[in-house]
Amino acid sequence: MPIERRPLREQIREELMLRLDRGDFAAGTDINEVALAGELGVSRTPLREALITLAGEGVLESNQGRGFRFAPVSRKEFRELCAIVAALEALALESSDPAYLKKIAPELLGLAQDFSDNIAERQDIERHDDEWHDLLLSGCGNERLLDLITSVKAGMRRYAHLMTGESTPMERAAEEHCRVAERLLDGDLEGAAAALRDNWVNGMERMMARIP
Amino acid sequence: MPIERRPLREQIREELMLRLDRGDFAAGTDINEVALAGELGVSRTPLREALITLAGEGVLESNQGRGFRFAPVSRKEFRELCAIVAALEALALESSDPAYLKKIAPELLGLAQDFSDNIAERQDIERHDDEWHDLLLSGCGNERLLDLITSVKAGMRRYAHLMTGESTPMERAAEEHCRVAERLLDGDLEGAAAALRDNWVNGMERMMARIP
DNA sequence: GTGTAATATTTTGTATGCAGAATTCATAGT
DNA sequence: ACTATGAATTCTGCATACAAAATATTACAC
Repeated sequence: MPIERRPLREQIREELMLRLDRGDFAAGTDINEVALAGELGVSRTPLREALITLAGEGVLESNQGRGFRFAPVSRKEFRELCAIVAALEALALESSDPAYLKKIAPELLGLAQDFSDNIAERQDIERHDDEWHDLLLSGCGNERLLDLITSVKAGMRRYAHLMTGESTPMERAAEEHCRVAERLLDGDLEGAAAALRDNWVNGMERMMARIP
Repeated sequence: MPIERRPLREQIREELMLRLDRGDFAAGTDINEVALAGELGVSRTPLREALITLAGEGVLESNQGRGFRFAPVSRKEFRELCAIVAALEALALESSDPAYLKKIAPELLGLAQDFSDNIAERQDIERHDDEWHDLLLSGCGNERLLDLITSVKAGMRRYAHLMTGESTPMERAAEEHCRVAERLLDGDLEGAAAALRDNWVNGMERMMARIP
């Protein structure tokens, strides 16, 4: 059995993202390195390494002498991030193998449909949505692009917990997912990419109201 | 006078990128932390922090227990990076203020023209090219996008020194820059973005021959 | 009571120290 | 000669230590 042998900084980063998803940290919160390191049971060194990584992804900010803090949220930044991910996911889709996309299209359609049926917890919805997008991009051979998308999405997770448990806007999202899948079934890559971009733009507008 | 007061890790990162541009490090070279730290006159701690940042940008790779090394180059990765930057710069252009673009279009055209006239050193050419693209995107309000472009371009610098001092392909690049500027003069944003994408795709193909 | 200067405390940024993994080198066996 | 094995060495990953910057607290003048 291959025992887990991974740098602490990565495990720490993962744990911090988990806590961020749980809503443990409010945006703008300063991070106390000694306190957090003690809480996690590690030293400051790998913790700081994780913090630097997260700062590179835009999850944290760092100011000289003042350490790290969770970057504050803003409508402007959210709009910016959505535009970026929309473009990147569209690119990933367009540079995927059309045959493969046609093959997974039914599955994508199915997922999108029982997406609108089941009204679940917020976190379940998010997970479902993430998995759908992951499957959609699973045929893209551009590894750097996929990494980049993951990284940018990490920066967006700060906005996830602002989406409180209303399910109505999700039905719209499910419709949009269906539209993407349908275009793929038709072999219309361009159209699918456009629908995907729309999905992000609309998703953005759905969220905008909830951001201060 | 405001004396420079900036984290060491940033200064180190900058210095390393400078050395990378000078071609001091071959792709695939392992980094010896104590040696490099001694050479730079700093301790391993801020050096490692800089290395982690660079790894996040794709300039370096890190393997558990084996430290950092300059990521090897490949046609595949270069193609991937070009596709990404093309999409991102096009997005930046499309989300710029059209009026502003029209205003700077003459300057862009001028720069592109005396670009083809002066046959200079490789590094001068690169700097000129970089400045042209910077000016082109200077009207984009999406700060996250600009940061991201900078970051991805950092990963591409590993390929820069492969471009030895032949000037012929640069004339093609200058032509393409002119075309972008001309479209902007006409107020044709879509066309300019398309021409910009072409510039990246063509630039990629010009480079492909020189990569092992 | 409020504002300010001096001091104490906290917290970050950097340096150093240490344990263990990875690599190298040497030696023995075939 | 070549491979295998094990010791010696090198180097990373993490922990701890220290110095300087930032923040909080106190004392005091007005």
